[in-house]
Amino acid sequence: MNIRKENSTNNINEIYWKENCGIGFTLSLIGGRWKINILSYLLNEEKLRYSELKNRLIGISERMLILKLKELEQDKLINRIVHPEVPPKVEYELTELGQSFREILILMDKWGEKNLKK
Amino acid sequence: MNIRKENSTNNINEIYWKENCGIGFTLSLIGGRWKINILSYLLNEEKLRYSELKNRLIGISERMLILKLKELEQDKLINRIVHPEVPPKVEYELTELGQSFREILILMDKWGEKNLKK
DNA sequence: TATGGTACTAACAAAATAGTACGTATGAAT
DNA sequence: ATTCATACGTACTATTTTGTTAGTACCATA
Repeated sequence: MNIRKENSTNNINEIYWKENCGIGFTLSLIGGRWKINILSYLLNEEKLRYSELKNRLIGISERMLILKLKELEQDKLINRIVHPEVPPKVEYELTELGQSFREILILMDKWGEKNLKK
Repeated sequence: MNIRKENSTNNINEIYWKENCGIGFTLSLIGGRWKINILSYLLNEEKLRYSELKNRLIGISERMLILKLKELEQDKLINRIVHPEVPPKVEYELTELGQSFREILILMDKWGEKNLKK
């Protein structure tokens, strides 16, 4: 899905920090442009359809949305719920693991809101 | 220092989320491969020289270290203290703003340590 | 038969981030 | 005169991330 050069310095570094440092591991799951926003919306609204996420994540391309949803699913932070209907209906929700980010997300949001508008 | 295309979608998106969302703002300051580790070491050890940071941040290149230190300095998260000596001695420490990340860093570390080794 | 809405996929291209290799200044010690 | 340590700077390249465009499948409805 996302091809990485196995033995690039970049990749080696990422793996090292992921495996040897809590913060590194955490950041590897929620870093990047969109993931944390996805988690945040799901935290507030419980369950959202693909299209609903797309509307909330202003500026995101479909490719990015799918990509990030897949990564989050692989990392067991969200569940994908398919309703066998036409037109298709797919919903996303946080797993328990995903929910366990709550505190961190809230803190990050608070910190940001406070320091953003100073 | 870091040339960004002003009107790339990427840049526009980053700015949008930085300005309109606490989490987006927070992540813009501490996201990426190294920043949060730098902050974390400075949190634990108060004041560190350039070379001390370099030794702790396993795998980092000098270019990246300088780059990230500069960005952190620009964002007012760290202070750069120059001792006019030869050979040079430069120390880095957290500003008050930088220190205010303490809770977030601790939470992220805890979360990571817990879920890393499951 | 044509159109529409939803949730995608895949090929490609642009942009951004990260890494490599080498160079600089200073004065102290050899 | 040469070497050394420290904290950088710069040009270049590789890698990764992000965005663009143009599709697909499904069945329901007009």
